[in-house]
Amino acid sequence: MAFLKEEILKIRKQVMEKDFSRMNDRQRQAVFTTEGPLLVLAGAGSGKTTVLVNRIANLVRYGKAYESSFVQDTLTDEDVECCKAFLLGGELPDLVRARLSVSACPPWKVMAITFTNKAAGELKERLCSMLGEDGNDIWASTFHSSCARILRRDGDRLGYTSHFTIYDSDDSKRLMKEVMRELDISEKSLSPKAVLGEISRAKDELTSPEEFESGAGDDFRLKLVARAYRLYQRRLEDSDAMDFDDLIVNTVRLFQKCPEVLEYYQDRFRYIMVDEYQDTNHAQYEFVNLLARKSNNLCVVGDDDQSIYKFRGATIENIMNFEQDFRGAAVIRLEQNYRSTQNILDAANAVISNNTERKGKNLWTAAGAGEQVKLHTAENEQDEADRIARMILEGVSAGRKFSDYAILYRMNSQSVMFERMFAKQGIPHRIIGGTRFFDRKEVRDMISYLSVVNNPGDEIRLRRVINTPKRGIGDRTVDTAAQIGQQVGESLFEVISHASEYPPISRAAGKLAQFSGMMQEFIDKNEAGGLLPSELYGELLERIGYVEFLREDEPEKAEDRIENVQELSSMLQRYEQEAGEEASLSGFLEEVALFTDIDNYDHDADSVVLMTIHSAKGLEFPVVFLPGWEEGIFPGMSVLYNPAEVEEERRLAYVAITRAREELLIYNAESRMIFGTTSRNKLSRFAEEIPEELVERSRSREYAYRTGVTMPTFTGGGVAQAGGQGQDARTKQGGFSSQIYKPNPVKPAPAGTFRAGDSVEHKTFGTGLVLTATPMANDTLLEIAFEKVGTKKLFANFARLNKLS
DNA sequence: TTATGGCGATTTTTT
DNA sequence: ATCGCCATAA
Repeated sequence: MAFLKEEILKIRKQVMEKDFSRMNDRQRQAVFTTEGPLLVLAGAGSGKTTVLVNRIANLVRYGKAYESSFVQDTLTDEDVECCKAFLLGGELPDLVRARLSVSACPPWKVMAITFTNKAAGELKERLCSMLGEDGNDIWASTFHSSCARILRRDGDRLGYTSHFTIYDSDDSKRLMKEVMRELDISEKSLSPKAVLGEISRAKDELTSPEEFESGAGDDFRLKLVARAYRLYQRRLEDSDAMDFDDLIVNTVRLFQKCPEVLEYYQDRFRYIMVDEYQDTNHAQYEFVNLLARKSNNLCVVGDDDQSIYKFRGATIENIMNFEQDFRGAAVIRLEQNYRSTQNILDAANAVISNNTERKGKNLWTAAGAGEQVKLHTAENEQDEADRIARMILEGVSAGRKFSDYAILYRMNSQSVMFERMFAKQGIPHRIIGGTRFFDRKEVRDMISYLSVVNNPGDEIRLRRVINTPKRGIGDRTVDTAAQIGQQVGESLFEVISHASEYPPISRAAGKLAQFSGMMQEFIDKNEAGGLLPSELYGELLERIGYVEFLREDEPEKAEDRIENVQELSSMLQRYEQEAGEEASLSGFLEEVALFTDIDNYDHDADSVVLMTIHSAKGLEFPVVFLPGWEEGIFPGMSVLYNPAEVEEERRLAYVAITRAREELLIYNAESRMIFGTTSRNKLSRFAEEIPEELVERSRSREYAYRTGVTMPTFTGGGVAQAGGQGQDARTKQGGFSSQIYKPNPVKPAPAGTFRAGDSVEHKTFGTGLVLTATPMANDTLLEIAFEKVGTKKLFANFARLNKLS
C-alpha cells in the first residue's frame, strides 16, 4: 500500500471537513462528536437545525470515522487519489465516500425528536435533500408521535388496543367535568381546568394516581384532586383513550414494565438526538434517558435562555443538569449568530443578562451593527395598530414584501386590533394560533363522529355527537345510559344500542336505536373496508344532515363553518393520497390528533404574519414588530403577584427580540383597553433594560410643553389601573393638568345621567341608591345598591333606569 | 328537551 | 369586549 495509515487518516479528515465546510468550527465539532453524550448549547439563530441535519448526515455517511483511527481494508490507493482530487475541487464518487466510513449508521437507526410537527417536517425535508432516499428512513418526529407509534405497536401490553384514541384538551376537559360531577366535587371550589393542570403536572413527573394520593397527605384539596385523577384515569382506560401526557407516560411505563420491549428500541436506535431540550419535562427526560441508556449516544440541543414553557411543565433543570446526568458529556456552545444585526443582538444580550438562572452565553455576529432598535409610544392600541400598518405600507412601497413583516404579541387577544386595521387598510395578513382549526366546534363535531366510528368505546366523543344535530336525546337519558353501562360493564354505545332492554331509558329507545343503528352501519362499513375514509366522511355528513344543521343553527356563521367541514374533507383526501394503500380512518385520526395550526404556516404566501411570541419560537423575520410592551401585559399581570415568573417572561422577551433579522420595532401605548376596561401602563421593564444608545425613541403625541398646544383631555377619562403615573420623568414636569392621571376625575355628570346619592328604579332589580358614578368611554358606570338584589354595577346607557328623586 | 339570557373568566400552549 | 357555559324558564 502506497499510503501510510496516518496519511489516509489525515486525508479522510480533510475530506470530511470539506464535506461539512459550510459550517463554523464549533458547529463542525458538534457534527463530528458522534459518540457519547453531547450537549449543544445553541443560541438563537446559531444554525441549530443545520447542525442537527449535518450531524445526522455525518452519522449516516461516515459514522464515527472522524475520531476513529480505524482504516477500512477496502480503501484502495485509487480511492485515496480520488480523495486528493476531491480536496482540490473535483468530485468524489459515492462509492469512495462510502469506503471512507467507519461503522456508518443505517438511517433507520437514527432518531431525532422535536417538539413540533413543523420542526420534524423541516428536519425531514432537509435530511432528504441532503441524503436522498435515506432521509426517509430516519425517525424524525415529535415526542408525542414517536410515543404514539411505539404504543400502537406495543401498547397492548398495557391493556390498550392498537387503535386507541388520543384525547385532546377539549376531550380531557369534558371527561374531567364528568368525573367531577360523579365525585360530587363542586366546580366552584375546584375548577376542572385547575385539576387537569395539576394532573398534567403529576404526569409530567411520572406520578401515578396512587402515588399522588399518598403524597396528598391530609391536604383536603389534594385528596380531592387525587380522587379525580384516579377516576379520570380509569375512565380513559375504559374508553381505550389516552390524553397527550399519557402518550409519554405510558411509553415510559411500557419501557419499565417490559424490559424486552425497551431493549428492542434501545437496539433499534443507536443514535438519538433531541431538539429544544430546554423544553422537555421529566417524563420526556425519562423516555430519552431509557432509550439512550444502552448506546449512550445522546445528543441534546437547546438554549436555556429560550425556555418559555415552564408553565406547561418543562423543567429547565434537564438542560442545566445534563452534564451531571450524563457523565462525560461534551458541551459545545454555539454563539455565532447568523440571523440578526449586532444592535439587535446587543439588545437581546442586555435584556437576558438580567436573568440569574442561566448558563451564560453571548451572541455575536459578523454582520454589521445595523439600524437602531425603534421604540415608539402610541396613544392607545388603535394608534399602535395604525402606526404599524403605516410602517408596513411604507416599507412595501419602498420595496419590501408583506411577508418580511411579523407582529409578535404576548396574548392572542392582542391580534383583534391588528386584524381590523389590516382588513381596513387592505394589508394581506395571516393570524396563526388563537382558535385553531381543530378547535372549531364544527370540526370537532365531525372528528368526533369519525372517532366514534373508529372506536365506539369512546364515551366522551359519543356524548359529544349523540345529540348534535338535535335528535331529542337529552343529557338525562345519556347520563342514565352511562350509569347503566357502568353497572353492567358495557360501553355506552352498547347500552344505547339495546336501549329497549333497559327500562330506565326505554322511553327514548326509539331515538337511541335510530342513532345507534346509523352509527353501527358506518362502523360496519368502515370495518368492511372498500370505502375510502373520505367517502365514508361524505356519506356521514350527508346522513346526519350536518350542513343543514349549521345553516339553521347560526346562519351568520354557517358559511365559514361549512367551509371548515369541507376543508376537513379535503384533508382526508390529501391524507389518502399521501398514505396510498395504507390509508385508513384510524390512520387519519392519528395524524389529526397530533396536528396543530402552526404546522400550516407556510413561508411562501406574501402576507404579514401575526402570532404570539410563543408560536414564533424558531422562526425569523426581516422586520419584527413587538406591540404591547407594557407592565401588566408584557410582563403580564401574574408577574406582579409572582415575581419568580419574571425570568420566564424575560426569556420570552429574549425570544421575541431575537426573531428579528434587520429591524426591530417595539411599541407601547399610553392607554389601552384590556378586558373591557381602559388602563394606563408603564413602559415594560424589558424595554427599559435595553441600553439607551441602542434605542431610538419616538411617540405619537408630543408633549404640551413642547408643542405649545393644550393637551386634549380624555373624553371618558376612566382610569382603571394604578401605576399609570407618568411614562417617564418628563411627563410631570411638562405641566400636565393633574386631572388626566387622577383615578376618578371629579367631573359633574352630564345632564340626564346619574350621580352618587340618586335614587333610581330598574326594570327588574327594583329601586336602589346610586353609590358611585364613574364616567367611562361614552358611558357612566354606576354602582347601585338595590333594596332587593344587593349591589350591582351597571352602565347608565344600557340599564334603562328611572330617576326617582 | 330545548331555548335563552346572564354570569364569569380572561397569558402563553409546540402535543 | 367577548365568548362559552350554565342555570333557569318555556
